[in-house]
Amino acid sequence: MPGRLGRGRPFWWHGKFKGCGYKITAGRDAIIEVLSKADKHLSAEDIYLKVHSVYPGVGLTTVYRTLEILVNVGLVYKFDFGDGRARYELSQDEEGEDHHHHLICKKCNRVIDYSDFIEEEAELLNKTEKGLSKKYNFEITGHLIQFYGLCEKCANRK
Amino acid sequence: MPGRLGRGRPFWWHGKFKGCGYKITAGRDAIIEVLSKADKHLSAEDIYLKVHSVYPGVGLTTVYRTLEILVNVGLVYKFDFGDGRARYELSQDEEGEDHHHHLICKKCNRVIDYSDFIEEEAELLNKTEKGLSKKYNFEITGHLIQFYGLCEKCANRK
DNA sequence: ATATAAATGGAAATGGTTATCATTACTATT
DNA sequence: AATAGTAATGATAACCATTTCCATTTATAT
Repeated sequence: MPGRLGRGRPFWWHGKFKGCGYKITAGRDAIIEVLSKADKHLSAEDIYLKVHSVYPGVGLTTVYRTLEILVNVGLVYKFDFGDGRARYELSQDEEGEDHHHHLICKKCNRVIDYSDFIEEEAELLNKTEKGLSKKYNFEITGHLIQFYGLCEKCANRK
Repeated sequence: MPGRLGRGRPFWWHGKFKGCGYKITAGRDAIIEVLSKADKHLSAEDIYLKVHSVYPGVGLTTVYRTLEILVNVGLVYKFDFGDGRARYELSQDEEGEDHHHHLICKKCNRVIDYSDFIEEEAELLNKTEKGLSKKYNFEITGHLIQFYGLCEKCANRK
């Protein structure tokens, strides 16, 4: 009952996985495979359906459990776009870039990714994080920035 | 069956409410009263319990419905701190200030409000919003910034 | 090959939020 | 004041993403 899981590629995540005491299984491979290939903003069910179609032995529960681990380990980011289900993205793409910035349409829930203005953002965020860390004795490990509004279609339709 | 609802104060929200075609009711008054008095980060159930203790005629359903309206009208912000329940805050305090910035502890889910570094943030956000609006034809109406990490207690305990 | 603890999946439970619907209350108009 | 018309309400049930449970299977180190 194997599932042709993108053989031959460097399974870069195995190290981190084992390092944290987790086992490598076909299901987990398949889930990370889907995340690294597929479009962005996948929900747990999206991932389940994709994985399941190739490897029917994987259940929804395992998808949730694996995603939780991946988020804890830092390989995956979990987002809430306000439509009642969580979305998951690999934290780094193949080039090691780390762009997860979203414009969210409040009307149709469309999500647009952007990768502009990141440098200035990063600069400000760094400065802010340092200041906040010190003042509140808070060890900052991450942040979230999202913009809300109306996408082109919805703005015109109104 | 009245409920002593902070009489005599300027019910500034009535205007916006009526302007949008909504009616003023005792329950809605009570809900906004709770929001404007109480500590921050209240969940729908928190609000329900507080309102209900003073004015038992108000049900949980009405709390949810009223909050939805308040969010749509812009009087209230809805937040997700990752613990499975939404939190609500009046969008402006009594001085008309509009500070809704949070540090969220990933371990104990404690939320710290901060109001430092807001000026720089606002400046950057304005610049970024303008750029994004133009490039993506996206009408930006709001944004969200949150920092995640470990609060003092949890960082030490580890 | 074997032992051991971790991983799994299916079904059931959970829990915040929403939909339904018959009843009630607000508001403007007589 | 009485009425009509419409929005608001609350109790209950439905919803649905996510978790929990538990008996079985599997990965991994030895």
